[in-house]
Amino acid sequence: MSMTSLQERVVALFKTALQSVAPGSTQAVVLDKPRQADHGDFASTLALQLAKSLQRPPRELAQALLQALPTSPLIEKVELAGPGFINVYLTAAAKQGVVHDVLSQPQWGAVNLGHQRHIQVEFVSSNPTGPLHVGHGRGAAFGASLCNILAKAGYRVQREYYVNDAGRQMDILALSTWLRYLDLFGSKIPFPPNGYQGDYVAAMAVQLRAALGDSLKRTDMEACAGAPGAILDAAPEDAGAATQNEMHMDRLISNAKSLLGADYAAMHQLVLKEQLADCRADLEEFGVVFDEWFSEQSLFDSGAVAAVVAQLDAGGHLYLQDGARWFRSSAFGDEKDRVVQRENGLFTYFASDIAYHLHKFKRGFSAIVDVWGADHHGYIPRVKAALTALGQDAERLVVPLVQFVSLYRHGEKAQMSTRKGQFVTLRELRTEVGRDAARFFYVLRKSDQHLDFDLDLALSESNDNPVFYVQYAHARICSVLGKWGGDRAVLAHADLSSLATPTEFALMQMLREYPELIESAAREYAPHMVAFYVRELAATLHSYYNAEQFLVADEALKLARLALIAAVASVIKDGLTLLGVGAPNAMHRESIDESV
RNA sequence: GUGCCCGUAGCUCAAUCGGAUAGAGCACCAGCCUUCUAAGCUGGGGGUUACAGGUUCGAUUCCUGUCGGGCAUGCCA
Repeated sequence: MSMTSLQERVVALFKTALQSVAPGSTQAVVLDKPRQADHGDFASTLALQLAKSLQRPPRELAQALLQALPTSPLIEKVELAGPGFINVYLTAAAKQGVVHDVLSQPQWGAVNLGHQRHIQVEFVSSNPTGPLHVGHGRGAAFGASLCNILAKAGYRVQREYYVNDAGRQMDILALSTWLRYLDLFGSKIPFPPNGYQGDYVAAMAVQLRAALGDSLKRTDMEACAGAPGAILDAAPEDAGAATQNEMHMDRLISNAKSLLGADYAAMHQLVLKEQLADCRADLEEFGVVFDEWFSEQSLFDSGAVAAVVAQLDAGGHLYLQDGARWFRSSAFGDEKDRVVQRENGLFTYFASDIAYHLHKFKRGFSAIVDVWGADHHGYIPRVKAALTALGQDAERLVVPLVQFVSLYRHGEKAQMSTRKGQFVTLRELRTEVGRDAARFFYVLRKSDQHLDFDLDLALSESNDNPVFYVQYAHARICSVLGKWGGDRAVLAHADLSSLATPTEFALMQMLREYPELIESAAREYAPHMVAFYVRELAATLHSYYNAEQFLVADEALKLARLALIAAVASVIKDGLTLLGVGAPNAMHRESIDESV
């Protein structure tokens, strides 16, 4: 059996016809999949596309192409339709062959879009300052599914998490933990409103005390020395209060650093390690694993950040203004210039991000994919500007954006704030609705669309979760094959000529299109296409299940039908696996009810 | 103000490179279990694809404008 797809073989026939009608033509030959069954299995718009350049009526061209098309055992008939469409009808045998293909090729659907090139996908990359929430979950589900799809499309994929362990946010977390620690010894310091207020901070304070005893204890007066004091009940729009609170926080942090010395670093390390371990475990339980956890701090430690700034400076891309060092990003398409080194001498997050991306590019990937939250979209031009200034091909960087998740509870939108600890965590979501439902739900809409996550629906173990529908289709097939009890290896050689109902042809067509679906989903970074595909395949299977009996007396018909549904089960399982969703062999309503 | 994204059935969303009569789910209405799992199936009503122009054989798709929504617009990360 040739690995060349049915579609490619038909395209070859059209190319022959094209050279006969228009010798030397470079017109690309592409076949469409008609939406309507009575428009055939494939449709060509070749004549419509050629009409203008050849100065001939499209229908006349279509007639010529039709007559020049070589005869083939694949083709039942060819028709001219409408303004110049050419509709191709395949023979039953050509359509039935896909069942053998699926059953004999465990990797059915794999394509060679990537040519085994290396590609890196960075995703999640949440600040390790607290538990992942349901918004991060979407990035995790999207990124992990995308990686699986890219791998099936012939790429070698490296999954990376960028750890922002170097910034002020980590200091705020460490300081927040210290304040909770001091609380344990009777401190009366009011907790600042811009600190991290989640319960996990207090839990880390207890750990801190267990690890280091009272060695970090200081008086309230020492801890707050020189701080302006926090404004606890400031309105959100009060800019003056916000500024004072930030100044207060900065003073508390610098106090802690000078009071604790080396112990501050130890505390910083402890909270970082704790948060990373929690994050990693959370993601692993979600079926999301990374090959590399890349430390931002390591870029400072190795001197890479200073080096990349020096390189930009040497290239004449930097200038000094108001005491800060600016990158002339507006010269490379950004809307304004950006600071890389602050007035106080510290490098900005942007500076380390430039170093990070340069490091990525030097690692030799054919493409770099950054999965970002859509709120970061304005950040893309400056990163690409920096890469261009450094002599890199910024086109190698692709940034799919994932829109935020809006939570709805009791019909009302729930506000989320990591700082205030008012959020639903990914872990809570997984616990309530299960990994499968959460993974599937997340990729059931395009990533650049807002996702309204109805907690009441998701938390209610409702049957509305479409994942059950797909899993049920798989389980039904397993049930039938189990009842049959025969050797499945026999099915790969079954005579398929008795498969002839419209539903059977619909199923075979969907199986045939699976490789094209993988290629499209990979090219467009669109895991939702896989989710929609498996749902539709399941729907067709359910329809088939209700319309026909599989375990019939006619042995040839029985084996043909079993071969078909076995192939369907294989593809459903493959698609669900790409999305990180399980494909159980059995589902029982009773067991669900008992688990509630 | 400026930039990016979005606007499709009552609701939530699809729609291949610009293709033929814009599709699913939920909700609503009417049916299907003596049969391999009814977490299922069959049928039905539902649309000026926000609006107005333009490009062409053909526009939900591309371009311009208007209206509406989201995000961004830090020497935060």
